[in-house]
Amino acid sequence: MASIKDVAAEARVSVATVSRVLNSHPSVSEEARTRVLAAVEALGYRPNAVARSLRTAQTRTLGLVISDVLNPYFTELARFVEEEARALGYSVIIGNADERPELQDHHIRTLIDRRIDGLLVSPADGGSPLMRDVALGGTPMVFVDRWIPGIDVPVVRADGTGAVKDLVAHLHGLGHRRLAIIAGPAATTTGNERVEAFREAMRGLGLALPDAYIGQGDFQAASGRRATERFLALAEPPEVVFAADNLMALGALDAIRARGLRVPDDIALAAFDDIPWFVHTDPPVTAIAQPTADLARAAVRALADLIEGRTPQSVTLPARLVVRRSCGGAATNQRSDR
Amino acid sequence: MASIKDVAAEARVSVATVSRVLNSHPSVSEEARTRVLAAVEALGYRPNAVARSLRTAQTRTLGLVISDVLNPYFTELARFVEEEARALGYSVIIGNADERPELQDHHIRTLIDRRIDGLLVSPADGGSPLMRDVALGGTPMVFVDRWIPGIDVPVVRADGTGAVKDLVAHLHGLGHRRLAIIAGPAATTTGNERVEAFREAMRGLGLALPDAYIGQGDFQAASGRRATERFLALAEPPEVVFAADNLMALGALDAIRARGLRVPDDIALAAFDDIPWFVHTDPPVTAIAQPTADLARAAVRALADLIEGRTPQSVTLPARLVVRRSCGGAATNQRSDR
DNA sequence: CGACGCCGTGGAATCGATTACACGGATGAT
DNA sequence: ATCATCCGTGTAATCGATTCCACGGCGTCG
Repeated sequence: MASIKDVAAEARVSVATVSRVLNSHPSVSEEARTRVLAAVEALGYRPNAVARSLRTAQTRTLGLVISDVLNPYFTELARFVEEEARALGYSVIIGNADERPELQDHHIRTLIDRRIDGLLVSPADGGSPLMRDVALGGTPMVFVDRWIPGIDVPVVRADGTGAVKDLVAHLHGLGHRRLAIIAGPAATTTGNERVEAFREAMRGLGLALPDAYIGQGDFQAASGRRATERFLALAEPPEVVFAADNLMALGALDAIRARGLRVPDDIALAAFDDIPWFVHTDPPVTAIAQPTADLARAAVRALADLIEGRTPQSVTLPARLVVRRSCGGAATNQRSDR
Repeated sequence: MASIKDVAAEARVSVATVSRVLNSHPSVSEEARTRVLAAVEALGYRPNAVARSLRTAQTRTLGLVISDVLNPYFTELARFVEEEARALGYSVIIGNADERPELQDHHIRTLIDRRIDGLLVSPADGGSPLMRDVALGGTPMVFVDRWIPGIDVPVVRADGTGAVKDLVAHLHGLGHRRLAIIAGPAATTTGNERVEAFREAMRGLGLALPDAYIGQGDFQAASGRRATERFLALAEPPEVVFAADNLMALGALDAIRARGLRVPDDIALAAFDDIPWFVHTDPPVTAIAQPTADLARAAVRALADLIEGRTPQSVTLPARLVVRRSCGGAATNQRSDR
């Protein structure tokens, strides 16, 4: 593959001049510029990003570590992150943690070794020593969706409390009183917050949330299935199951169907995270939608600000309730968002 | 960030010795080795992958260019690709083409600029000049899922003809005679092959496939919706719609529902690509499942073979029919695969 | 006892870019 | 006419690794 030297030779100028042309430095004669451009064209020259990065100590690359690529919420996030990053002149390297802390650390380490300019993380756990070191070590970092208390970096996330309150009110209005939740891992902020918002909303309506109605999940479908089976085996099963993410809702649906029960007649279902498929499930699932595109954009901008020396902003955007048929009653707000 | 020089100074040896220790070169005294290791530990040193790549002319990185991250089939593929690559000591950088040829070229270009060791591509189109140049230019390259005729690189893909034949037989057995297909872009191999297999299977049963029953799609949901609307507006609408990928099936479902029709009573639906959500749609969708994990593994191995100088193998694995309820009748083969 | 070879080590070249600095020539001001 | 300035250009240092080559010391063999 042709290097800058070959171009210089072909154009009969020095490598410095070639570099200047390529970086549109003003001090180059028209004469030299055209000769260099011709040589670039003739040789099909493309600058070596590796060499450039070594010299300039920047890669124009962002790392994005997400908890699970198979989760449509995260792939949507990833898509918008890449879009915004590209608009700002950055590439994105995605690391998929599969909700496994050690895989998350693996990806963070290789991203750091590649000297990415900044890191966007949606932590799968409470934060490893490595993550702490990276944040303290000066690598620009922004948390998106989930964050880790005690690590002082900007956080871009959705606030679901309002939407959860709306959901609980909606359920209460439909006559439901025994509400259960499948929580995410306690180590994640989204795991806790959603339970707390739920509990708080219920308390506001004078409803109790017994421990038996709190299932422990890990944001994966299988855990949603297990938790739901446990609910259904109770002497007094809940009337509603609220899953803290879309995959666990899928698992819940499995478990309910396996029991031969029907949604919403026998039991109602709602989920955090709205995804296109929820419109097409049987029945369509009531969900809390996050403003994914806006979150992605805000996160990338915050990270770019951090990298380029501006002051980044933490951002919190409201999530909103999308009512469909899985909780019973008429769907008043049939928005499909897509 | 500490460099190899800092480690050398700390350990009171030369950088050459540090490098030898790090690459487990035999010619290093035990004495020196322990001192270097101690220094590495003390400084929290991590080798700079950029510098190493420049020198060694390899990045131990694979590029994966997929047509659409929002398509669950491709994210599943991406997940397994990364898994296998990691097992072989490679990282993966994903480029999402969003089914847009110019975006695809953009990603190929930046991946090449980064000097990735090899490229895994599922082309979104018939092949740009750039793709041709890259293949000819000596960058190791393997096509996965889709390929481009005339570019001589290994291809790893699923063969759907058998499964399509099974599907058509299944539909025929259920009494359906007017079968329609929503095709993918003619520029993609998967776009054509699936139509051809379908046509062939129908011919085998003495059925005709009129042009009006061939909808032109682009593998995106919206096109599935449009094609289906056109089918439904025909004087004699089809009894079955077969979508050449899962997103177009989703669009078809939308269109059918918008018309107030029911699946499978009013019209049957089947799709190429099986995804977890098809188990939960209303009704569960009959689909043709590809052996995604095996495809991913085979593709990565072929690419690694190419990179490391072994002879790579093109691989074709059979897809298989998964019958659910969306075509009517009893679902005989209720496998959910997950 | 001398030569040869091996082992551990360090010096220095190298990968492909960017960029500080120097230099010659032209231009403009006084 | 003289000097300062500016412009276009080239030389060379540099980024952080790997690796070839040379060298000194030591063991072995003839």
